[in-house]
Amino acid sequence: MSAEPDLEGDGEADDESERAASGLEGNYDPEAIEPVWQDAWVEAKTYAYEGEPGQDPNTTYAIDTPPPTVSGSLHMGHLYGHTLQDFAARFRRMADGDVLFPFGYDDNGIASERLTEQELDIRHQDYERRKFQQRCREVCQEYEAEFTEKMQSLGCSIDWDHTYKTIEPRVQRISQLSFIDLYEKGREYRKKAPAIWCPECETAISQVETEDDERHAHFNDIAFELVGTNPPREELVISTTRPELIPACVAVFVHPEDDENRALVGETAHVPIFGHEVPIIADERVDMEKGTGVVMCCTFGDQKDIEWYQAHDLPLRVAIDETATMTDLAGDYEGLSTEAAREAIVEDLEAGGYLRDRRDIVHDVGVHERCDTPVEYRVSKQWYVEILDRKDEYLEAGEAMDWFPEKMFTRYRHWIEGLEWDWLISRQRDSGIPFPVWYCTACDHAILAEKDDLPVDPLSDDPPVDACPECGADTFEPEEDVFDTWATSSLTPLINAGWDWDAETESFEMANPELYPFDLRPQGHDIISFWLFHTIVKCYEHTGEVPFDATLINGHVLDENREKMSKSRGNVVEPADVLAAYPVDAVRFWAASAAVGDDFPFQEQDIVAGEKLLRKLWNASKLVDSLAPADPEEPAHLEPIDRWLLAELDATIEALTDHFEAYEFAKARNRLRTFFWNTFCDDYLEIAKTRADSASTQYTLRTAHRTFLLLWAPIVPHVTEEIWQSVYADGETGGTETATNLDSIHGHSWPQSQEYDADLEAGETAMEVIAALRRYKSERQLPLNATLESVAVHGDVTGFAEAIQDVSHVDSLETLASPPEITTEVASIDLEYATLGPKYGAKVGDIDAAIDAGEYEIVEDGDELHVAGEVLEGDLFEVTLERTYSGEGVMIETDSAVVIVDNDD
RNA sequence: GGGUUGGUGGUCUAGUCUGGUUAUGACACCUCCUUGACAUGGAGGAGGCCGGCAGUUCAAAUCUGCCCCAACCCA
Repeated sequence: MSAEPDLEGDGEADDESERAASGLEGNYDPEAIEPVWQDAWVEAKTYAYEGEPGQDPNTTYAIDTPPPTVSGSLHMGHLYGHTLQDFAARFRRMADGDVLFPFGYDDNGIASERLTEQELDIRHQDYERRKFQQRCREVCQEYEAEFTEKMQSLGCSIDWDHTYKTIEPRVQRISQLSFIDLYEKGREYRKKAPAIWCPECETAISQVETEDDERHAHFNDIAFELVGTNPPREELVISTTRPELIPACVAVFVHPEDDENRALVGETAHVPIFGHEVPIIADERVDMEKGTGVVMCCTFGDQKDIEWYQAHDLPLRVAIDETATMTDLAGDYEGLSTEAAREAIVEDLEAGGYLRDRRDIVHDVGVHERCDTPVEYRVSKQWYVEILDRKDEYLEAGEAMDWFPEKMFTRYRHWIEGLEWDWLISRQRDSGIPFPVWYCTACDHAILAEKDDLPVDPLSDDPPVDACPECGADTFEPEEDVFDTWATSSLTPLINAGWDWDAETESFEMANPELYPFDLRPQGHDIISFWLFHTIVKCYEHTGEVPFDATLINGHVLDENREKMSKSRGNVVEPADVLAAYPVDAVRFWAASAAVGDDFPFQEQDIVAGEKLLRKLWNASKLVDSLAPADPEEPAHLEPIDRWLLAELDATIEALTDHFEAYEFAKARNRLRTFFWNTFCDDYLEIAKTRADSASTQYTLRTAHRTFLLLWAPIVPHVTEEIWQSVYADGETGGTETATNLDSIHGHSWPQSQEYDADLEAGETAMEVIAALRRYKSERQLPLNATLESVAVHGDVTGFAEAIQDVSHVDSLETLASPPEITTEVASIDLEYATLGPKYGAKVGDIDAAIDAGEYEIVEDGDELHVAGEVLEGDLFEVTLERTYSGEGVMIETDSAVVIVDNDD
C-alpha cells in the first residue's frame, strides 16, 4: 500500500483496497510523497541509534558532525554536506548495523548573542548574564525549530532523539569538565600577554577568528629628530599607516644590513608631539623595501611589534583602550577614537613640520570575521590551551586518520606547521559557557569548581572553598570570562558519546564507549584548520585517542558559473527555492555527482537528470510489477539470459559496495545508473517482456528489482521507500497508526553478491547482436518492433539465441558455425605498444612508418609480421580485416560477432 | 607575497597516483523511431590539438620545469 497522502482526510480504507490490488499506479508524485515518508521516518524512529551497553564497536558506525551555527539560515553547504553524510550513514546502516547519526546546534557564542540582540533589539550590557543567556536561548529555540524542520525536509537519516545544543546544561558541564581536566593535566595556563582584540565586540579573539580585508589607508612618512651628543644626522623618517600609535612608540628599528640607516643603531630618537625618547635598534625582521626602511615599534600595532616587544624587552605603552579609544597616554587626544585621533595627529604633525609625505594605499588589515572591525593587539590576562609544544603529536594524530580525499591532509599539516600562538580560549562576552573559576583576591590563586558541581556560573555561584588553599584569604573574585565557542564545539565527539565525570570511580567515563573513536567526521574543507584541529587536540588530550577513524571533506557548492556564492554578488541559491521546485531525491542525485572534496557547481540540469531517474525507477517498477508476481520461488534452473543478468547484478553490487566504503558516491551513482538504465531497462526489460511467462525470468525480474531498490536507497531514499512499501514491505505500513512498525527499506540489509555463474562473454556478444539489429532498424527508419525475416549470427551467443530472436522480432535466426562467405583484406595492423615499446625502443617509429607505407609482410599464417627489418611475433600485433560480404542480405560487424540480416526492404 | 588544489567537446565531468597510440559519461544539439512501463522514452549522429610553452620518453591528458587562470588556506 502506498503512502500517498490523503489530503481530504477520508477514504483511507478505499485507498487501501484499491492499492492492494493494483500496486503502483499512475505517475510518481514526489511533492506529495516525500513529506509523508519524512514524517513517517521521524515518527517510527527509523534512524534511532539503539546503542546497547557493551555493543561491539565494529558493528557500530558513528558519525560526529560539526553543529551548524543556529543564527545562520540553512544554505546549500548544509544541504550538500549533510546529504553526503547521509549517503554514508544510510549505506552503513544497511551494510554494518547500528548507526549513530546525531545532530547538534551551535547556539553558544558571539553569533547567537548577536542574533538575539538583533531579533529583540536589545543590548547584552543591559542584562545580567543569566538573564541574557535566557533570552538567547529563547531566540535560538525558534531558530532551532525552524532549522530542524528544514533539515528533515532534506531526508537525512538523522536520529532526532540524539540532538544537543552547545549551550544546554549537559554540554556546559562537559565543557567545564574539559577545562578542569586540561587544567589538571597542565595543558592550560592563564597569562598576561598581548592578545588579538576586537574593539567592537570588546573581547580577545583567537587568530583563526581574524581574516584579512583590503582597506584604503594612508602611508605617512613622519620625521623623528635624533637626540644625544653626536648624532650621525639630524632626523630619521619612519613610514606608518597608524600615526595615532606614535604615543605608544617604544622603539625605532632598522635592518642591520641597511647601509643607509644602520649608523643610526644605538642612537636615540625623539617622538614628535609626544616628546618621549626611544632607542634605535637593529633587527633583521625590518622590511627594508617598505616605506623608508625605518620603522617604529608601538605596543601594539601589529604582530611584529609583539615579537620585538618580547625579543628586546621593551616597555609597554598603551595608548588605545578596549573600545579603541585613546588613553591618557595620548595626552590632548585622550578620549578620541583611533580614527579621529589619527586625523588629528596627522594634522598636528603637518603643522609641526614633521609630516614628510602622505599617500593613499590599499593594504590588508586583520579584521574580526564576525563584525569586520580591524583588530588591535592588547595586553590582557587570558586563558590559553598549550598546543605549540605538541605539534608533532597532533600531526601524528592527523596522519592516523583516513582522509577522504587523501590530499586534504596537506592542509592539516600546513596548518600545524604554521602555528604560532597557543590557543586563546577566554572571551570577554556574556553568552558563552563561563569558566568554572574564582581567584583569591589576596594572591590571585585560581580556585576551580568541583567536578560534581558542574555546571556552575561563578558570577552567581560560590567557590567550593571557604579559604584560599594558598594563602588562607577568604575573599574571592569570580572569573567573568566565558569560553571561546570552539572550546565547546571541539568537544562534539565527547558530547555524542556521553563523556562525563564519574564521582564513584573518580574517572571520566563514556555512556556509549562503543561510539568512540568515531568512524567518521565530515566537514567542509574550510574548517579543517581550526574546527577539526581543535577537536582533535581536545579529544586527544582527554582520552589519549584520536577521535576519528576517518574524515570526509566536502567541497563548496558554487553557482552555475562556478563562482563562489556570496550575498554581495547576489548569486546565492537558496535550498528552499530548489526544494520547492524539485524533489529532494533529485537534489540528492545531484549532490552525489561530485567527487568528494571537490568544489562543484549548482547545476539545475543535474537535478533534472535526477528527476528523470526517479521517473525511470518508478516506471520500470510498474513494468516489473505487471510482468511478475511479487515474490516468486527461485526455480531449479535459471535460463542463461537470466543468469547473465543476475551475474552482472552481482558485479554491480560488489563495485557499489567498494565505492560506498571508499566514500566514492559519484562513482557509485554513475555505475548504478548505467547498469540500471542501460543494461536492466534498455536491454534486459525489453527481453523480459517477451519471456514474462518464464519462471526463471519472473524470479530474475523480482530479484533484480528488489536489489535495485536496496542499492538506490542510500541515494534516493524517498522513491525507493515508496516503491518498497507498495510492493515488498511486510505487514501493515504507511498509515500513521502503524508507523512504529514501519518495515522501512532503510532498515534492510545491503545486498550481497549471490555469486551467480554465467557466460558473461556470450551475454555481452548477445547484447552486441541486439544492438546491431536495433541499429539496422534505426538506420532504415524502421520501428523497433518491426519483424526481421532472417538473421544469421557468427559468434558465441550460446543460450541467448532465443532472447535475441524474441526481443528483435526475428522470424528465423540461425547461428553460423563458420564465418559467412566473406572476402577479407587487411584493413589495419594494431601494434601492442605496451610490450613492443620496451623491446624495440626507437625502432618503433620505423615500424610504424613502414606499416603506414604498406611495407610489411604477414607470414606463418598470421603469426609473424616482417616489417622494417624486424620479425614481430604474433603477440605483438593484431591484424584487423576488412570484410566484404558478397552473399544475400546485409552484414553488420560488432566487436565479437558478425551478423547477417536478410530482410526484404 | 607563500602554500595547496584544480584547469579535459557548448556546459558539467571520468580517466592523471601506476605513461601505451579510436579520451568516459551526462546535459544541450541534429536525424530517426510509440519494442506490452516511461516520447519526461528509445535508436543513431555530429562535436575535444585534454589551460599555454618547453623537456623526459619509442610513446604524454597522464611524468618534470616554467608560465597563465581559478578556488581555498596562510601571511
